[in-house]
Amino acid sequence: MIENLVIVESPAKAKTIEKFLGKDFRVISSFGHIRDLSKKNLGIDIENDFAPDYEIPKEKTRVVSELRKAASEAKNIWIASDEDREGEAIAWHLAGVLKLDLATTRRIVFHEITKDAISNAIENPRSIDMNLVNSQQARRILDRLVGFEISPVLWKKVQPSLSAGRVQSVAVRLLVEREREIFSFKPESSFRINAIFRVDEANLESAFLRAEASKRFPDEKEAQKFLELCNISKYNVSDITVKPGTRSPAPPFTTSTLQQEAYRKLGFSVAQTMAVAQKLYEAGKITYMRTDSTILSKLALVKSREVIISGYGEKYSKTRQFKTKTKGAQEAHEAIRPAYPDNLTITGNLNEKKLYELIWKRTIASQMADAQVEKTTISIEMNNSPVVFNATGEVIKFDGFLKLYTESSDQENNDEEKYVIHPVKKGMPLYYNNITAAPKFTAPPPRYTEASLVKKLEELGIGRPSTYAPTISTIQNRGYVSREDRPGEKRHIKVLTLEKGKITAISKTEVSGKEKSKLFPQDIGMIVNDFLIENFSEIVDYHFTAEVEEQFDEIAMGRLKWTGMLHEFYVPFHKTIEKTLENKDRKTGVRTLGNHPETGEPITVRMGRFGPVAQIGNSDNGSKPRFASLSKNQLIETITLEEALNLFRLPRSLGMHEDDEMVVGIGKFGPYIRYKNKFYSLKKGTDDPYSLTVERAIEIINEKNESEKKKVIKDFGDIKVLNGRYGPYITRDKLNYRLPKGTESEKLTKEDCIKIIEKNNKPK
DNA sequence: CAGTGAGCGAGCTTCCGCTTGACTT
Repeated sequence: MIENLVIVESPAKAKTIEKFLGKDFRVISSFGHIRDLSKKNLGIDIENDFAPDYEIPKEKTRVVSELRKAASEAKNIWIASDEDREGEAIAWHLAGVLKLDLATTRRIVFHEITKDAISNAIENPRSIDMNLVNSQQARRILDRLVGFEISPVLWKKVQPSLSAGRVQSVAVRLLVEREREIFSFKPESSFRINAIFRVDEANLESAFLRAEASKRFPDEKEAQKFLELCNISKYNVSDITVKPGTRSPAPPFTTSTLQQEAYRKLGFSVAQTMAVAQKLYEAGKITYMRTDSTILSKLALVKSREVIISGYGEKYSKTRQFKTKTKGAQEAHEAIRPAYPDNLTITGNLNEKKLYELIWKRTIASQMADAQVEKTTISIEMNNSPVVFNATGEVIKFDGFLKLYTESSDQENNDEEKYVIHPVKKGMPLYYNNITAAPKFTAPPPRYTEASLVKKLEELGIGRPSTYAPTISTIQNRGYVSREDRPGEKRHIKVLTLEKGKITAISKTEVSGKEKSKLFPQDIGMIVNDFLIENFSEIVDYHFTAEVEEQFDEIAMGRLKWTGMLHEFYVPFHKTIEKTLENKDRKTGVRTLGNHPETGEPITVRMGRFGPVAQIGNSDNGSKPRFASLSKNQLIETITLEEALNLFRLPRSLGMHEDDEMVVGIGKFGPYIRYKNKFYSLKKGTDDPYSLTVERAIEIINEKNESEKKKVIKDFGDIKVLNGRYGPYITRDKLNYRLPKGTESEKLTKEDCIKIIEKNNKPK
């Protein structure tokens, strides 16, 4: 018999708490929810006032039987799930499944894992809050209704296996709308004038100042005219302003801000960040990593202060508590921080170390003093033009938290070069070293990264810390969006430079639109998005979640009946489902691009059975239409007639080579040459299937055959020694075996190989 | 590893939020 049994959600938390509570307490975990709506069917009896049909999922049966066993052996049971809507529901399900008396079940909560917080919780138990539980049931059931009623409509009207949901569909919408903004964006250019001035007329090496003209010029001619004026102008310092300012540190990490910073500073994907953080949490190195709170425990504040004072001195310390600003934050946990702020580094793999260091710096910096800065602006006037040159610079008077950490920004063109402002005085004459005029193009809004999408979703109050990473995975797995790099396009520009009284023009190329690890909507994502906006505009509205959240709050406060709320939502919603099923045609995103220049047949693009397809003609008058798949990076929405026609040029014959035909085409894995029933991939970036020559094709074929010959070191029939990416290895029955270190692969006999295979086969 | 587009029909897919392993390469 155990005196006291405490049930928490996370096993790592259970371990820590058990230490604090002593031998009269046993702490076990439920591993999150233990019961959910039935997986088959809807799991909701709509006729019967939305009665939910809960079941214990298969993967939870073991945990539940362990919980049952522990509960039957305990005298007192304390349910310590998190203090939020989901945690309250977990408590209620636990009470139900473990057959606990609701009236006497002791529900306790704590926000930080310290001895004081836990004993305080034990001294102040309460009962389960049914209003809060009901708001969770409303949330759960609404999500099931939305997901399980709209998805089948998509299967019928768009494509099988698609999905829609309150969170994922809005995430896709954000990406699609941003992509369309980018399509329709027309870059405009104007000439920007940048000058480097010196203080001494004769000495070309004297102190200099970088400044930009207050005016931009629409074209090269105007810019040229201005530079001519610059050449004969006299310059002097007309004004100097010095503005003091402060910069404050960012709050400690939440899940969302950790994902953003780990992406920007470490290049981690959202899922990778969470996996590494999970490891750190399980090892007791950081606090819980799924949180929306920026609050630090008192203990963390005190410890951080000690670390700062001993490391940097008293004046670098400024203890702060940051209020969580996020909409709908439930604050069941602390911010993400080092479990022990005095540990500057940890043991672990490289990524764990990097992420820990990031969390440590962010936490400590948040408790450091503001930085004191001084922003200086120097105006330089011309004697023959109203245009003014401005030089700006920032001097850090006291670094404060900047000593340790600065937050990165999503802005890519961070061309704010920090130039030291040399001491100049009002009225002082200046002389130009050089003045350049270069066209500057306006840029479209940036594409989302995984992390910036999470940021946007959080701002809209959509999704929770535990679902950001899975949502990002879902929309990629469904094929709605894809994470990709794009090389960008070269742009030729002309730069004018005025130097020593002469204006020279140089041509330059710059790359625009280069993308790294960005989210690109795909055709199916755009078609589904448009279908949802046409038919379920309320659900994919950016405010939908915020509006239902308000009602969930009303339910939690006991001011609204949860089944009533669901009824209000469901009746019109279900009517829309039925109307859509009945009246709407299948949506393929079809576009007519025009007519074939020779035959006059119509050319269309649409989503076909196997993906986006272009079609020449139709089957009306007994003629057979021709089909070609769109290639990667082409979208139904933006493909041109010319590009579509091009698709039909492949596969094409390159003619004969040693009595066999060479055919070029684009397959599942990119452009290829088919020759003697073998496939040879074209080199990415260098070879183009439309313009590939016979000579180059033969070269590719020979190259591959050569390297394949080198691949086989020994051939014993069923056993082969091959040369792979990681060096020589043995293969048999499609299984590969590593060679022991120091083996000379050329000298292996068949018997040696069998020995190695048998050794390798031993179970680990 | 390497395109498919005739048409029909059975059986499958799907949500969001809590939590981690148990799998294979």
